[in-house]
Amino acid sequence: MSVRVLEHPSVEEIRLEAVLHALADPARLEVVCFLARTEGEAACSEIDLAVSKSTGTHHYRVLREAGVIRQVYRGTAKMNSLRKADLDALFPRLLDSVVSAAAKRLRRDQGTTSGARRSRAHQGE
Amino acid sequence: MSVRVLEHPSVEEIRLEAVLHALADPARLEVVCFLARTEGEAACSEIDLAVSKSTGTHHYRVLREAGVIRQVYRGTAKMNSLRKADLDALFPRLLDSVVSAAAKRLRRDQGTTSGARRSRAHQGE
DNA sequence: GTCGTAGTACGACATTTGTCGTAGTACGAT
DNA sequence: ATCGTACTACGACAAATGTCGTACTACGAC
Repeated sequence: MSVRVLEHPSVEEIRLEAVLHALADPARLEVVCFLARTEGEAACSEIDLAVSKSTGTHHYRVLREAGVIRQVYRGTAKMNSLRKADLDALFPRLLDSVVSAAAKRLRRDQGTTSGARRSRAHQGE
Repeated sequence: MSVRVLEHPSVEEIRLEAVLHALADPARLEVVCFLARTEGEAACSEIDLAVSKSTGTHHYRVLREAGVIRQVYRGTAKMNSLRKADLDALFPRLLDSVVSAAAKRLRRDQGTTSGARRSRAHQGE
């Protein structure tokens, strides 16, 4: 059986710069905010990014390799969850401050961003 | 009179992604940590980065344009300071968490990376 | 004025990054 | 086995990024 195991960095391998870089992209930040909101697992297909699927895969990989999210296969789906405990242990309050700042900003300039179509529930909080 | 005024983003113009991106570089993170430690102004030449002067200028500009630092000319020197109040107002606890995480990390692997040395000509050719 | 120091501007370059489409694999359902 | 869904791998590409050296400007000191 193809176990389909995904490589994740251990806690010691998580690097601050990589985490910051992973968070410094709009699409990835959206994923992180979504996961922070749901506080559980979400399939890639649940999070409606304004990019193609290949690009989405790329962003999920960046997040996983930076240690920001954990990914497991479940059936045909790939479930994502925040590595909140790990990140909090390494960088206390970092994730919270980024997520709440992003949420605040999203609330403020909803509609200002032209172009990309986003749908999905940014308001359910 | 050479006015030599430097452009800074206003508080409203500071974007979270830009700040995160600015912080996601080792040289720039070092600058930020230095400024956080000194809690005042520091000339570019006071912070010994392991890059050339032109590259240093580039990094300082990235930090300034992201809204992370403020730069003013004073004589021949260019003084840098953290925009801590502005950043704290926009992204509460973000700067603190990043700086303390970086400080912790620096403390941990001090010695593996022998200090900032420059003066390296290009190798090989 | 000249000189040295601090930093800049510019062009060049290699690398990384974000983006996509196409072709493919893994799985569940039929 | 066949089909559809979910996601991946790969190659391609443009744009951004980090790096440098050289030539330059701004300022203070002499």
